[in-house]
Amino acid sequence: MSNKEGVSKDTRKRVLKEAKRLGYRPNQLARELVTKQSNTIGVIIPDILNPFFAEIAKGILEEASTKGYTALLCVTNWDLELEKKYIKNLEEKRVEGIIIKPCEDEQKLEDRINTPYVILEGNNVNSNHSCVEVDNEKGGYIGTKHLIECGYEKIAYLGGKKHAYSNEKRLRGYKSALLENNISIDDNLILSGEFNSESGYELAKKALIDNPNIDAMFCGNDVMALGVLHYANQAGIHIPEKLGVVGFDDISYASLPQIELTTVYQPKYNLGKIAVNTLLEDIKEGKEKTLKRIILQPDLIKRKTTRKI
Amino acid sequence: MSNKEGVSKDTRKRVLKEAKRLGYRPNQLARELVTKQSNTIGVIIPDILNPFFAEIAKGILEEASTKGYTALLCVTNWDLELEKKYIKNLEEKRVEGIIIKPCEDEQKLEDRINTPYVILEGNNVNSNHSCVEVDNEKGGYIGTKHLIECGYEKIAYLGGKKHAYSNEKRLRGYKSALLENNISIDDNLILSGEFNSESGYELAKKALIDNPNIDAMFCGNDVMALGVLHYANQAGIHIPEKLGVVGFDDISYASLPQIELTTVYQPKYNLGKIAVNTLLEDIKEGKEKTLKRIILQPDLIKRKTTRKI
DNA sequence: CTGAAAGCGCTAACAG
DNA sequence: CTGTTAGCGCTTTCAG
Repeated sequence: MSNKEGVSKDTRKRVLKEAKRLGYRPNQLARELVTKQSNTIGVIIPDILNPFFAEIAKGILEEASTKGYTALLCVTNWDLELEKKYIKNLEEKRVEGIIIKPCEDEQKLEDRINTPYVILEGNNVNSNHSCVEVDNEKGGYIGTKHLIECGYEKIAYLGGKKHAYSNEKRLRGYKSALLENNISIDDNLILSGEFNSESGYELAKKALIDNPNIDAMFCGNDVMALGVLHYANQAGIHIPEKLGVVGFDDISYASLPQIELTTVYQPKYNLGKIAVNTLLEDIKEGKEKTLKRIILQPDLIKRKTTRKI
Repeated sequence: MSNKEGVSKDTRKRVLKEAKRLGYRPNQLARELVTKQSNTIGVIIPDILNPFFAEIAKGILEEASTKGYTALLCVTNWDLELEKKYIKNLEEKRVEGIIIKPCEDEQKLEDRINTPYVILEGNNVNSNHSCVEVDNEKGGYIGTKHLIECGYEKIAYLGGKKHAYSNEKRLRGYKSALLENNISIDDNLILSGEFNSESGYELAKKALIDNPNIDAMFCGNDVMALGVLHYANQAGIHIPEKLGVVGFDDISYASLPQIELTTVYQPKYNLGKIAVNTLLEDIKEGKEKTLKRIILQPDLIKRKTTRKI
């Protein structure tokens, strides 16, 4: 049935015909049990409604399927307990590997995962997994630099959780762009919240009340930027003249004609695709795998929430 | 290990302790093979980037997990061949059932699926599966009726493929609202395209060129409505004064402050959740299952793309 | 080239 | 209550 050699044509034809007549379906479960290859990978992401993760998931699902793998998709809603439960389930299902964007970057994963895994946006210093991400620091840098070039002078940074991996990197890029242009860093202009739009709204409000002379905001991600836009709209602050806004991710919302958000593009679909291929390589290499650290390049997309230069 | 009764406390403790020490993980594959219960369901949807499907998927994934099931998510990109491949894969993985939004509603599924399945938005007349959907006809009706009440007089219908199940239903609702208000149906005002935003853009353009006196558009779904809004924006047509627009689905984009699309709400998350429970019931009932046809109610969400009454 | 036999890791059924 | 045994549907191995 598995189409191997060493079988006469005649027998093959006979068997295949009979199989079809009976509506025979090979039982993968049994096959997996004996070969110890499940041809399945697990995927754990925090939020499928965020178009950023949805597009990564699409890349993962499609690439896995192309490579003959099935993917088990788990959504944690940023709940650490759920994440643990899913990891356990996946391991019991004998997935060959896991692609994960952890709920909390600080949490050590190696103690909890006994399967090869690759992390989306995360550090692999001193640890035993590969990771793939965009160059977040560079992204923070080019976004902020653009704001400076547009002539904005008081640029705030509205980010996610202070110690979240991607947030730290983006913030570092923001700072280096400022310093490079001889703008001193003002800690009052650096705010932390959550990577969601409510937080963007609140942070924008707070920032502008505390520092009315802010004239631009670099946002930790697009969803936050949407919240900022919402607030500006409500408060009657004209964009991009009075306030410049740049986001991060380039989610599909960003290019809507009513939004036209200037943002830092991430190759999301590719990130997913590459994560799969990296994981598959790690699996193939087995114990002696070489850890990979794959960094893709971000790109600035100029739209209408920043002034024309 | 499976925590059954008839074991002395002492032995249980001893075994559990040793299992932990060894880092033992039960092999679900083996368990599934012998019990013939995979505790897995398959999910097939056309597009994970459309927030409509993403939210349904979220409902499905979460409910399945709550019920102790794992879900295998497959995305077809509206490709019938891929759909077939996924169905085959899922059956070989011995999923206990499948939830599917078919690529093409006209295609008979019963010849191709040998597992219990429930259809999202589809007919089950003369067939052997349950289905769950929103009352599409009513949705078409309330959306169109709202347009009439707002004082629009020449209302076009921009829909998806002519014979797509949900499109036909929504169109029927559109017609009945018109007739009820003594507005005759003008076939020139009924256009068909695809359920995507490019198609919305093109259809709006065409409609307005052919019939410049159109003053409102009922759109087959929100994504199309976004395309219509885009065109209106570009053509300098003022919304809602000169053109009223209503969509269908209430995807997350619709409520963005820059969009504020009036639309027909669908309980997407619940649709997914209920699909899982319906499927699980069908599975439990086995051969003598009673076919279910679950119809949820849509709801009109008035925002800013239609005139205030 | 074909057929028979062993065994993957588990559960179910039964005997001790 | 505990230990043993058969067998889920497949692949692999080995003898015919």
